[in-house]
Amino acid sequence: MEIEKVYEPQRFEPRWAQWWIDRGFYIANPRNPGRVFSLVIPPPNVTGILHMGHMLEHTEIDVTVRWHRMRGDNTLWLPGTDHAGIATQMVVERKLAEEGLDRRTLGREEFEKRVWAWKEESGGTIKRQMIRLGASCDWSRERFTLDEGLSRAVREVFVRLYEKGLIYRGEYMVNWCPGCHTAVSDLEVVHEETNGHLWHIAYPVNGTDRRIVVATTRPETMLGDTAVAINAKDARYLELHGKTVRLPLMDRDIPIILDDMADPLFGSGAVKVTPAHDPNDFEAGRRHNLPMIQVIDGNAKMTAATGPFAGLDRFEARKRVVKALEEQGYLVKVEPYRLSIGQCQRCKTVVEPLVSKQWFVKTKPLAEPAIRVVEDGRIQFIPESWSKTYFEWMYNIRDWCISRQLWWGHRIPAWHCETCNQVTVSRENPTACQHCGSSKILQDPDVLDTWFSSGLWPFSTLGWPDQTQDLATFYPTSLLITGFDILFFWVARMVMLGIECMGELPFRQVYIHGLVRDADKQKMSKTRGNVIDPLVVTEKYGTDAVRMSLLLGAAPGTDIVLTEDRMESARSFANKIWNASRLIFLNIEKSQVGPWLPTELNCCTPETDLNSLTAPLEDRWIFSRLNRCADSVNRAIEQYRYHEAAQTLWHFVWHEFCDWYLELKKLRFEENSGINLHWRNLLTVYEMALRLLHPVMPFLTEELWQRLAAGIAERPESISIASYPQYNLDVTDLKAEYEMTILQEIVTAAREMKADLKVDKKQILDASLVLREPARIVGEVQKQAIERLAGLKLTLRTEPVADQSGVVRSGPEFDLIVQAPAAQSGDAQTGRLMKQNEDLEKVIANSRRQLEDEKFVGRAPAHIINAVRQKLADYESQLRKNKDSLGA
RNA sequence: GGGCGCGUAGCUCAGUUGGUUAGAGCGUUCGCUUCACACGCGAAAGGUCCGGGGUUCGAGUCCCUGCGCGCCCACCA
Repeated sequence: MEIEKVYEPQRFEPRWAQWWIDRGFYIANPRNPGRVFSLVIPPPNVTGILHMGHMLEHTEIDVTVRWHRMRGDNTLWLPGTDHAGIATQMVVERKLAEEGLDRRTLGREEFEKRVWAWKEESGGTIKRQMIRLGASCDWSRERFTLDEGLSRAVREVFVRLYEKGLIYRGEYMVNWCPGCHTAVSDLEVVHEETNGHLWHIAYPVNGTDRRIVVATTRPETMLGDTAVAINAKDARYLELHGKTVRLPLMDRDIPIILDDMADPLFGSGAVKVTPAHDPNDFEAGRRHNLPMIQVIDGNAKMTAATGPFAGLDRFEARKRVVKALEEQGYLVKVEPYRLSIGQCQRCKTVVEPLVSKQWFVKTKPLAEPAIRVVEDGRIQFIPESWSKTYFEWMYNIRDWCISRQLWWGHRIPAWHCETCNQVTVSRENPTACQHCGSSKILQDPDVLDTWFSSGLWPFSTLGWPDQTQDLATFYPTSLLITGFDILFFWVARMVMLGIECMGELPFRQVYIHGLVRDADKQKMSKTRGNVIDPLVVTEKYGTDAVRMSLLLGAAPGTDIVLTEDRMESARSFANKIWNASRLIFLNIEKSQVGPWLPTELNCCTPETDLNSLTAPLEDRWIFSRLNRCADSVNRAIEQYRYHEAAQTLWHFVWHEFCDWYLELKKLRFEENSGINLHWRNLLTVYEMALRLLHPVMPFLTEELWQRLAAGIAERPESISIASYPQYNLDVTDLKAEYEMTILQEIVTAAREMKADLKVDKKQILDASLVLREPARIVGEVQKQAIERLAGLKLTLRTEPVADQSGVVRSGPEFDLIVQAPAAQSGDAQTGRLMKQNEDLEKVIANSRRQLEDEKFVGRAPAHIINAVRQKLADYESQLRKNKDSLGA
């Protein structure tokens, strides 16, 4: 069994990723029950691009999936739409490899050209492969030629909702993006606080000498004003009701109306009404039957209706309008004003509220059952607090504009009749208008919001609307892991559409993970340019290290800050495991231990009888600790407490297995050969530790496990399908843990003293050790181990011996007196004891006060009181001893 | 304007239902090239748990309040 001196993840990670993929249980097939969806952060030469914001998600999903697979749970997991990108990448990378090409040398443009070309020639092969790989169906750059199954599902849902009156078409105010030339939903508009102005404009009231002053942040829209509103309770203007004002610049007469939208406390109390360019005004316009005058068009240019301003850009028009108003004496004042302006999520253009004909989903009836399933716990959010955000949105939900004027996407299955102007909505492409029979019909040019089809994902991928076996098996599914940034976009809509179309919720648990942020706590995003490129860091530190560092920070409900520091220390951890393995493998060879794996793969059970008196302490101890570790890791992953799992494993492997267990076992290597009790126990713990670690660090553990298992016929093919170690209560050994703690305390005390005395660690000092019951056995059995680990020559005594040249360290269980070289007994030692005494006196005073407090003794539970008493006694004896040694 | 969350060691954060002298990683200081590992080993220093009240025998943890910070939602001119 050989192992390279240097830990190089780059050498084996790509190999295992490919190996898993080839065997099909790595990225699983949703159409094959019994397999699970699973994706990891793949190492650099297997896949290409990953969005940083989702690295954490991939890691958490993969950990969970591996864990479940190793436990033998047959569960379907639901990957998000973003997995589509990775799955595509994987297919494409493989295709590239087949042709002997490398994406990195190919260049982006050439690369994308090829992807499209393959799509063309394969007639959808890539798409189908993506579906097979568990990818999203949202692959729709060409019009009309989407995956057939999905198109069917989309049409089916559209037609159903339309027939139930839940989809309607109407002229409404939508957010129009002049950059993308499409309507966008409310959710796709991002608001940003900016410094603007509030312009106060005077409108002369016809037939009087009064003027009404209105305020606006968008003066150019005044060209389209069709009324001025005042509040019925506002005495200042009431007498003007029914009169008209002369609209400056346009010289139109517009009425003064009464409407609650005018807030008497804001500005002048009167408000201009522009029904074509403001959602509020639009509603007011409907209430009062006002004409709508569109003054800005889809390109954000002023329309012909604006006379001299026609053709100007809206911002240029603003300047000109203000100037004209000023020149003509209508501008009363200008004040600075904070306002939030809406921008298009995609292109950052300031959106323009425009009136146009769009398709909408009536959301209230869909939201009600979606609220109920969360209220009564049928869908559970983790962390729980997200349900409140979900409710907040659901209760205030507004109709969803689903039509988009883009050139890609699912086309809306509606046909307009040129003859009778009616609409035909149909599952199949119709040849004639269903109202008048005319064949002069044209399909609606709009496509659907991409989230409309994404919302069908839980069942459209399983063959719906056909009643397939997959659908029966996997709907509803168990878990959705996703980020809160798409809680409304995707999660909420899957719930609504799932309940509506399937009559049942799509999943039971929604685990919301944090966002990945950079060292300055900024959300990582491509536009900010602060992305840590996963390709670079996985290449540099190894995929396992990146996963580990992500998981260590992944406390539920909190965002994680990802820095290279963290990855570096995670790589150190991987390297530590590598080197511990090296130690084991080298000694296996030296001791001529043949290939050996533990036979019991379910529980953390030792193969040898640890109850016998000759059973080594380190074995009894490590199995006890291994079980606690297994217990804690299992529970942590089950509850999505990934950081806890990662930390537990880190501590167990490094600070228990490596620091103490292997150090103790080293002492046994020289005296042993062949497979014996020591080797069996060591290899069992090692192998189980690898399995425990596997979901977190799959590549490293697979690599080491395969080497360990080489030459053994009867075994699982891969560690990723070996069983996951479970807690075995019988192996917990409190006595061993106690004894080991004493041993550790003695060794630590000795090292501490030597460090204080500035004695070289290697220098062997004489020392005497006094152990009190029940710790006495540790001295008798572990004398040699203590001597070797601490660098002492030990004399066991039953009573302390006063010795001028020694330094003493005392605990409740033992006294350790080390003979110091004459010149070096010391100040450091004295200083340490003095400081310790100070602390002790403080806690002794605290404990005494507590015990003297009648209320405490009267009301606190007995075990707490006893614990305090015991502590007090320990502190006091410790203090006494410290004082003795200081006095001596 | 409404909602959510955060404030713990120099830095980044853990701390599950209140109960030992509040933990980890990084960084810092000291000592070591020991034959698995310097991506290492051994040791150390470092914290009025944001301030102020309250509940309790007992609060980093629960309640109120003040300050500071972040995020999400919202058509108020």
